[in-house]
Amino acid sequence: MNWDPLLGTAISDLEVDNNEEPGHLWHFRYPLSNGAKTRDGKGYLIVATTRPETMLGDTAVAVHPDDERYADLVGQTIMLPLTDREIPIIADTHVDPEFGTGCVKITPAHDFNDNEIGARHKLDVINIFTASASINENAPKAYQGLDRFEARKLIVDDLDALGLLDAVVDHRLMVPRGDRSEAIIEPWLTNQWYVKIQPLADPAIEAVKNGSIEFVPKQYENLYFSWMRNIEDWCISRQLWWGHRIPAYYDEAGKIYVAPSEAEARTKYGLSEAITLTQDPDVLDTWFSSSLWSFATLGWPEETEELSRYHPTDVLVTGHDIIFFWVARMIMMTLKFTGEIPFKKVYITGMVRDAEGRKLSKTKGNGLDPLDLVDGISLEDLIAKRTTNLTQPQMAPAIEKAIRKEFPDGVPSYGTDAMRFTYCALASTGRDLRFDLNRIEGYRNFCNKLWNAARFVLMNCQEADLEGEVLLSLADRWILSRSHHLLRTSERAINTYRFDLYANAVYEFAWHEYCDWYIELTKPVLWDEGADPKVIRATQHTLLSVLDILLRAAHPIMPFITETIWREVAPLLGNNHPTIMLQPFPEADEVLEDAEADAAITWLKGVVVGVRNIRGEANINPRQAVNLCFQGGTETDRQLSASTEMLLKRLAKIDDIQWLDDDTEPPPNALSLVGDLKVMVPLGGLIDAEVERARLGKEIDKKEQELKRVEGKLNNENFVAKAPAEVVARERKKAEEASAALATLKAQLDSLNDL
RNA sequence: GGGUGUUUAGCUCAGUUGGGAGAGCGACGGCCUUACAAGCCGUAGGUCGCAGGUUCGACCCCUGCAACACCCA
Repeated sequence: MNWDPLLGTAISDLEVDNNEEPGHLWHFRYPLSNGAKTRDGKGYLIVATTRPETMLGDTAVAVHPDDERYADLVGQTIMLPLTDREIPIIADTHVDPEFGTGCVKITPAHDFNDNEIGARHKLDVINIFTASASINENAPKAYQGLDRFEARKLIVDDLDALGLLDAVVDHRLMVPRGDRSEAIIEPWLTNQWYVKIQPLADPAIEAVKNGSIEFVPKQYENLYFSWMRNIEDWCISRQLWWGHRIPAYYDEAGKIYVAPSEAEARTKYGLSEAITLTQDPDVLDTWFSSSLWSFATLGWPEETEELSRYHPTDVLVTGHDIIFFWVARMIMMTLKFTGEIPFKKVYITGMVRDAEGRKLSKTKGNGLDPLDLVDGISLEDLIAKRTTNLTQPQMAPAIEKAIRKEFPDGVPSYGTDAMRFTYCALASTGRDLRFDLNRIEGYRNFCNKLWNAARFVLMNCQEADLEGEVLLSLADRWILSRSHHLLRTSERAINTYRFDLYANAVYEFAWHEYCDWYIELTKPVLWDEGADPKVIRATQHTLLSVLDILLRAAHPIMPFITETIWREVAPLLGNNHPTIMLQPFPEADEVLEDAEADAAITWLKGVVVGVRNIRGEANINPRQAVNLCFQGGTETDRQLSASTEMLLKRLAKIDDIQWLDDDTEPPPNALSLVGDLKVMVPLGGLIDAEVERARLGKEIDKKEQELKRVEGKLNNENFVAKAPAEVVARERKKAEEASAALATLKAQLDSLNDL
């Protein structure tokens, strides 16, 4: 098994990290016995090894059975240098004749492959290491007591002195290291407890295959299957002082009795008190104990109420690196002992990495403590934190330098809500979450935005009398409709474990619909002393109730701010419950879709953005009011302009709106199109005709490109013939609109040129 | 060597049955407009890794290649 000589314990395959490291390949001459010669007349074979010290435990040299170079030497023997051992030359198909000389030294006690070969050929197994990987008494006296690396050096020197060192070449090799100690792991022969895994693995594979357990994202099921199908027996004993002690007892003759306690062992096996029993001093792998977690925590093996009620549970949330260690083993053990699956879904999160995409590690000193993001940390404290208890203390100066560069001012305090929201927003389906302070800063700002929006709402609704008749405005109906959309989107995102999309939906709605538009749309109503009380009341009620929905929808990912605000908002809506935590998550059915209101506000936004665009490009001071002319358009445009006139005037800072008949010549103006409707700002000294020509030119370019693309499609006979009718109709409409717009824009440019 | 994943704007990333390329941050220009300058308004920026194929039509489906990452040997 795998032995960690530093920690002095056995470990499982999973706890060994294999990584390529630079090393050497030593070529040794092993002299043939009895004067035998190779085909090319040499009295020795050359074997290559990356671990010279293990030669003390060699019990054979192997060649490939089809390798003609050595065919006549198989069955002969070699005098193993530095020892007085004569070892056989054997043939085994495992040997790669292409690698090195095609001769391999076989050390059954200290290499997994060699051990299998040794078993096939019934070779001696000579253990040359102590538990701390020093040379033991099975080796020649000269080497006994030496550490494995000291022994390596001495053995190479001694062989060199004997003229048996043929060559040393640089070589990259896979080095197994313990995942806790980082010590090089030794394959070592000891008695350990194993779990026979195949009978457990088969039903566990089936449970995922038949969909009883699902992984999210789905592709992790492949990882699970590939490991489970090649699974090996599990070494579960550990020579550590922590953990559950192995429930095995030995009598003086070494006979084994397994039971939960010594007393039960005596009962179970009918042993008298006269027989002395000694419990195995080893403990169970912590992952073995963890694999019992799902049911053991609920009182198993008792038939508790908790067990029947909460088992199996719904979702396990964990990282992909834990699938083998814990998830797979929990599934196996739970099926074995309860006959039930432990959970229905396994949600695999991405792994958090630093801004450069590196894995967080103590060694690298790039760990991100969530509390430091919440509370903030000074540069000096951060350096101190990241450079203490390093496994490689010599890295400290480099780590400090990197920290000073990445966080010159330390980490500011972002608060819990910003941190939670950020991790949620980063939780897409990718395997890595690259953590970037810029993201959390943005979400901190979002928290602040929500806070300020709430201040506005409370400021305008605290004194409100919400009892009485209400008359919902278009804006009210629109934001209610948009909250319906928010809730639909959130519901879908949460059901599919797309927490990033959920966070995004909340952010988008709160900032770009509720704050940017709805709050602005309420101002003309709230601040108009002559407004209908029914309309004011409706506005106040909508402000509050949509905020209430938003707070409940956002609460799981920004708990503190939503709680604080909600406690002020809810009483105004007649809800005197003490906490948002016990409020229902909002259902989409709480608010209705409203296509008419959606269309009206979309139209309004189009006009406002058009005017703002003109103002922005012409650098008109935001406080400078402008006049507006409408021309063309449809009856709907006229109705909408009438019903939204007050809103329009405020949002775009407009003094006066005038409708021109189609045959009226408009004054020189800057033009924006909303469908067929011409939205015109008279130049009137505010706008430079040159600037306006440039702006129009850009618009014309855009439209021409669009028209070209759409017409290209429509001119393709195959497209018209084969694409669905509705797609073709849509493209036709687009082409018509684009060419109409283009004509208007070009005429406009001409009229400006005539000035 | 086998397997999986990634490659979209300067950066970090969305893109839900194939039909108008998006967000945040950053950049640029203008604003201290009675919730918010941690803010508001506007603008610019992409041959969707490369090469083929399927299709009327490909960021999306198929094949090959490249780079990077991870898992296993």
